[in-house]
Formats: sequence, C-alpha cells, structure tokens
Amino acid sequence: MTTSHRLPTRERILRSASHLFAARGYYGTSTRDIAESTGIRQPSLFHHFATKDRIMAALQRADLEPCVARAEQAAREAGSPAVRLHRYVVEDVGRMLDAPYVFVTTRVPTMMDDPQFLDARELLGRVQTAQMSLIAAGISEGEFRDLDLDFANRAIGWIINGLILDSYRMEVVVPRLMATQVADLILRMLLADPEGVNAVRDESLAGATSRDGEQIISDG
Amino acid sequence: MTTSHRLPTRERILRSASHLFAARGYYGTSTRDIAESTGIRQPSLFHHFATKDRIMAALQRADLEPCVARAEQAAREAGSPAVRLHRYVVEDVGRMLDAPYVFVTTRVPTMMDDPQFLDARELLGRVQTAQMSLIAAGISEGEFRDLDLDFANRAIGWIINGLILDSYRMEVVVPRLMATQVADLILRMLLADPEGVNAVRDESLAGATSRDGEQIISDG
DNA sequence: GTCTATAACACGATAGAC
DNA sequence: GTCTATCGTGTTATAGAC
Repeated sequence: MTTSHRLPTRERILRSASHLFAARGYYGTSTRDIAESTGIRQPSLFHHFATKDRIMAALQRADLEPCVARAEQAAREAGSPAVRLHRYVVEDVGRMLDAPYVFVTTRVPTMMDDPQFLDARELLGRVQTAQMSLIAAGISEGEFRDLDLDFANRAIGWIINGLILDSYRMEVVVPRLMATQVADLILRMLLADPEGVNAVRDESLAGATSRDGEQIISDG
Repeated sequence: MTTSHRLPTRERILRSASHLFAARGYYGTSTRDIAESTGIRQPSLFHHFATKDRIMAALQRADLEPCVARAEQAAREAGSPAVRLHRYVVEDVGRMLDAPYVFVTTRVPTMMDDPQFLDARELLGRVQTAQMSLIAAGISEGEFRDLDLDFANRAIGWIINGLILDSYRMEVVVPRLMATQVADLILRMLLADPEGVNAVRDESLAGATSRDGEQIISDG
C-alpha cells in the first residue's frame, strides 16, 4: 500500500477486481465497477484482458499456483507428516494473507463448475491430492487419528477457506501469527495426541523457509 | 423427493431456487432460470414473490429462524456448555442437511452486506451472540481452552458453513451422523481436555430432542 | 494505451388477456 | 394463477479515432 500508486494498469486492475469480487462476488461485480475503481473507462479493460473471466482466471492462478507448488513439495518431503502439514498450512495461509490481492472468490465451487475456470479446477484438484497424501501418511504412521481421509481433507479446506473469506472483513494484524493459529487448530483436529500440537508447531516453525516477497502475476 | 411433484408453486420455486443458487450463486441465477426449472414462465414468478431478492430472503428466513431459536435456547439452558454446544451443532446442522432446500448461499457475507437482506443480517447476528455466550461460559467454567472468543466463534462458523457448502456436492448419506462428526470436530478444537469429546458426545446425544419434520415456509 | 460511441444481448419487472 | 408481449435498464464486448 505504501508505493502502489504507479503500478502497471494490468496490476491495478487485478487488485481492484480482487477487492470488488470479495465484496460483491464475481457475478455481482460489473466490468464498469472494476474500471471505475481502477481509474479507467470500461472498454479500456479489454486492452489488458480479453474477457471478464480472464481477470478471475488470473487471480485464480495467482492464488493456486504457489499453493500447488507448496502442497506438492510438502507431500514429497521426508519427515513427520504432522510437521510437514503444519508448515505447509502456515506458509500457504501466510502467503494468501500477505498477498496484494484478496483471495475470497478464487476457490468457490460456483466458479469451479464453470468450464471457463477449468484451469483453476485442475490446480485445486492437485492441491487436494497432495493434502490427502499428507493426511494418509500421518494416519498410517500413527501420528493422526484414524479419520476418514475425505472428511479430514474437507475439514482442512473448510477452515482455510473460511479464514480467507473472513480475512476480507477481519483485521488480520499479523498474518504469520494468524496462519500459525489456524495451522494449530487443524493439527489439533487431526493429531492422535492433541497435546502434541505444541511440539509439532515448534518443529514446524524452526524449519520454516524464509518468506517470499510481494507477488506479481506474469500471465492471464 | 418421493412425493414432491404436486407441491404448491411457491414451494417448488423455493426448492428450485435454492438448488440453482447453490450451483451458480445468487447473482449467477436469473429469474428465467428459476422459472424454467420450476416449470413456469418467467413473469409467473412475480405472482408469488414481488422481487427476486424476496426469494432469497424467504430462504434465509427458513435457514436462520430455526437456527436462532436453537442457538438462543442453548445459550439460555443450564448445564455443561460443552454438551449444550455439541447438541446445538448436531441439531442445527442436522436440520440444514435434512431440509428440502439447499442452504448454501443464505449466509454468505456478500448477501449480508446488501441492505435488501438486512433481516438475515440481524438473525445471523443473534446466532453469533448466542454462540459467543456459550463459548464464553465454557471458557470461564474451564471446560474450554482459553481461546480468543472471536477466533473460536469464527472457527465454528468456518466448519459449519464449509460443510453446508460442500453438502451440495458431497453425498451426505446419514445427515445425523455427519452432523455428529462435525460437532465432535468442533468440540475437539475447543475442549481443554480433547479426550473428553467422547463423554460430551454421549451426554449430548442422550439428551437430544426428537427431530422435527419437513419444514415449509409460511411467509416471504 | 485510453478514449467515445455503440452494438448485441440478458436482466428484472410490468401490463393486460385469459 | 399462468400466460404472451414488452418496457427500460444494465451487461459484456467491439469499432475506430486519437
């Protein structure tokens, strides 16, 4: 927010659009709304994006591509599934809360059904697969309770999506702290020994990678 | 679904609309879509509802009025806050999953902001207040961990809303069982002694009220 | 790269016959 | 209570000047 007043138009469109989508939903936001809040006229939008849905698609990519990368890395790594899941959640939720876009509508099922947003559907599918393999590993190694795989995976999504949805209205003072609290909550649900959550968190945060900077989208 | 082929038109409109709203969102569903799926022409809708938003408002009432009643009753009652919260979640989630309408969009913040849906906003506010007083009681009595009240309350909403959202896509075989699993999950998050969830569930289910029948809306 | 003007269409809602 | 016909508006997107 400090030096965002001379960003490329394309970038300003994406930021405006993500806020408007969060406030009024994708279908509730017109291209006129987006243009006005960007400071250009409605037809000028179409110099930067061929259609309205390409704006949403660009936001979905910005949300889901880093998410897929982290999830699949966490699924590949060695070590405690609990610690890997915790770290993945902290880093990915932290990334979303730190992002210059408001990721509220990028993952809603209403969008995913539309063939226009097929790419996002595929990316989200890969996230689910990676998460499930982490959960399955935790269960088979005895770290997690013997929960239904699908149910556990959905529950994780409920909490993460709920936070992102609320984050537009809540004031998230310290993204990293909020992300950790959410990861703790998820681990407490899953762990066979719920008291072990403190140890898992300590190991997770000790091995955390450094945070990446502000992200810019390359393509739509 | 067994004998739904000669319901009053008004009722058929509400059922069709709730499914369409779930699939494509409120703004993504046109009055023509609703009429077609009801088996009438588009202008005939307006004999039953003055405007499109009155259809949504009727669905919101059908969702939130029983919810408010249960939440405020649970907050009033005596006894263990953990047991009261568990029972409230089981009964209310069970009710939503059993309902003839798909309650997916009735509580989304996008709707709540719109002054057209002010009534729903007020009802949802009362649900939040009742839930918070239950959580506060649980914390002060030492049954729950010393969580931030707002964070705990939001987390409950994330899980319940997530389930309802998914329920449109998931096949929920036994609503009552699913509702119990979700209540267990919520209690496991909150309880100071997570192992106590089994005792809480047993006491909760033992004192459960009998299920009410299929609900019909009276007014829009 | 942004503009004005406008096409082409979908939207919610009304009028009035039956 | 449902229909046909239609109004007025807002929508996404295009054409073409600057």
